[in-house]
Amino acid sequence: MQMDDRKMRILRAIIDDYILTGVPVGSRTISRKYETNLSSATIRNEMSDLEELGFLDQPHVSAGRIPSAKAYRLYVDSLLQAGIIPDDSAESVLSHFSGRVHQMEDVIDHAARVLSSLTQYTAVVLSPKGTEPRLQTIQLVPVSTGSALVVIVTDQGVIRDSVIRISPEVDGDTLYAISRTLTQELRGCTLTDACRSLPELIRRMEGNDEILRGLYGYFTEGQQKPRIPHVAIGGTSNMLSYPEYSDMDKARSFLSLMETRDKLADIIRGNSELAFTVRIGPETGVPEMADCSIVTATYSTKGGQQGTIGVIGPTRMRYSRVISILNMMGHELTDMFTGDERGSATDKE
Amino acid sequence: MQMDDRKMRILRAIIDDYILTGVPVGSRTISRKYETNLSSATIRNEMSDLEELGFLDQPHVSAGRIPSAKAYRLYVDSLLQAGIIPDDSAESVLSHFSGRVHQMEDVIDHAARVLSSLTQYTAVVLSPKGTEPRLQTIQLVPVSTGSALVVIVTDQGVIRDSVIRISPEVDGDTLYAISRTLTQELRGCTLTDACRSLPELIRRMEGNDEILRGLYGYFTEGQQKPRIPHVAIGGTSNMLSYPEYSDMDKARSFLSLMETRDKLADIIRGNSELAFTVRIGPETGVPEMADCSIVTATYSTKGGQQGTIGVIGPTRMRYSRVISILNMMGHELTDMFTGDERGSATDKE
DNA sequence: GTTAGCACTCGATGGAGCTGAGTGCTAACA
DNA sequence: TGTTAGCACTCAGCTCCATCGAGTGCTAAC
Repeated sequence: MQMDDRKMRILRAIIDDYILTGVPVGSRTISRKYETNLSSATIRNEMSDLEELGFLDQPHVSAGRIPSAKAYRLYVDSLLQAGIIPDDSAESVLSHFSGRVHQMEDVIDHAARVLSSLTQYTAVVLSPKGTEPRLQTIQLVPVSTGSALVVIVTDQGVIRDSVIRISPEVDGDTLYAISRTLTQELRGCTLTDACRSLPELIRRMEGNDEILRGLYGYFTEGQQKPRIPHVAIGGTSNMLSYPEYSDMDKARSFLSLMETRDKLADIIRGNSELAFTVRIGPETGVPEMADCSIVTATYSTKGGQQGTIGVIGPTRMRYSRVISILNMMGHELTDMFTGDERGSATDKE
Repeated sequence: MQMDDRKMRILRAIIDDYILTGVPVGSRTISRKYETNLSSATIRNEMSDLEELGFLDQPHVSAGRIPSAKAYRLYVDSLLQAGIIPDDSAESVLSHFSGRVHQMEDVIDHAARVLSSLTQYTAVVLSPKGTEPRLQTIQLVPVSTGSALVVIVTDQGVIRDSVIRISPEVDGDTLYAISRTLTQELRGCTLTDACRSLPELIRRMEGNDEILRGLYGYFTEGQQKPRIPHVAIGGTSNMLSYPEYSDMDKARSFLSLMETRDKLADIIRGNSELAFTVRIGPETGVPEMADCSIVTATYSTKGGQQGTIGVIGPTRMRYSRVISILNMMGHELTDMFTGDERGSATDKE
């Protein structure tokens, strides 16, 4: 036995209905709402076939059918194959970014909030991560006597800053001079390179040993502990609205997973570089998410880095809508970060 | 009728037991576990009195008694009056900060996590907020042709940064010169003052109009939209462990409250300047927290700013433990931020 | 003032019975 | 051969009801 067109139509109807209602779908429902020219008995036969093919599950014998992960997979694949159909209600993504936003982290937080409120699921937005950034400018700014702020500008516009301890007698002008030299010497290097050249530099610039040594420590440390990417989460409470999570223990384990940002980041980022990912139930590989699906998309920045946006919802997610919204949001963010004139994220007019 | 010593003891026993178990406490329980030389009947009489005095509630006639908000208030007041008794298990706060931590935000995030895992409740940590900061250094760092990063150092060590647009032909040295002048002119001013003096400055420093105007826009904007304080939350999922929140709707409204950081910050900060606050149930003034209590403490930084740390739990909270932990954590953070030599938060060795 | 005893209340628990949605199967029909 | 009507069967969910037990309030005796 194999799939034919009618089976496919019926399966689709079952999935659509189940996504909408969340209750097992019976043969009569399909016969009345979707395939009006077929009797429920016929549908029953077809459903029985679909179950045998592994597309449908039956919670218990006298209940309707629910789609299996395999069914969702088929459904989503056919959706993606058909191309992303813009969801009318997703249009409003655009308007959400009309206000001025400045810092990248603000944009990311905002995006997570918008994404969750549009989808009514839980949204996660990860800051971009890409090739190792190259130094562009290094500047030491006096903070108080004895300490200075290190500002590092890279080609990716990523700015890392931290305070280092310096000898109290160094004044602002000296710091500037050092900054100039450093910038000249290290421009274009990666952090790894910089670590390698620093001992050499330190030898050459005698007298300012102390500052440079502090800097050296800063670099090496920053290297082994790469700045954890910013993770913004929105709408965790949305998850509790779905009967799938009316079980407290499940809800709690889900929520505590949401709290461990780094783990979450790994899960969302996954291991693929694809523009779109849909992982359904067990495909997520996370036990806590056995009946969740994760849909992700990417956005990119000027520096060619890839950021990830994702939506986590129950397996009976409104995939087409979520995919469409993620798609728009991804484009929106990309536009924003590749900085066409009306405002790259870290820019301000 | 009024309170006497025995009534007080019994009330205390009831509260202790209720905090421990979460189920209404009956007279026999008290008679057996706490006041073994009194019969349950006697306890019943006393309980009846305590109910009349407004210290106990009865969910229904054939259930035990539960403490009222008034009872908790009395309980907490007597706890505070007796001084903060260090809880042995709270000792471990100290060890949690042994690792090196650098950025203030990291410390705050970390504190929230530690606080929630120690108390098993939900923890909130607010970044310090104090008197208006005074400018100390202003530095413009070139980012790419056409844009520069503004680094502002204030007496409170707070560093705000944002990218402004500049004319493409301005080079690093010019930027440094401008930075020097600005620092000289504006050192010691508040942001408000700076806004007032800027037009004057702009007139004097012709030729660099464009940069300064961008800066002016930056200052005024930063002023009307004060940088929202950093809010770290830990252990939201802990709340679901308590039967008080087994009702999904309640849980959801609580969680979505946790998601709106600014609202939450207002609630936690409250309107008092006290070192310790305990707000019980209705005292919180937040409907979603009708059966929560909020315990807060403060910590301070070198600049004399006050930050707030808080724990949110069910009204039947382990007050003495929470207060003791908050107390230690407050001291710990204060030590850290007032920067005794082994490491103020934004410092690095 | 304290206690023993007793009647009473009422939530929780669990079983019996009913209902209705849904299935699988069979036989008849086009 | 595919479709349909009909029927017996299953089973979750609901209501009804009885029982249980934790706890109370009251009274009378110590």
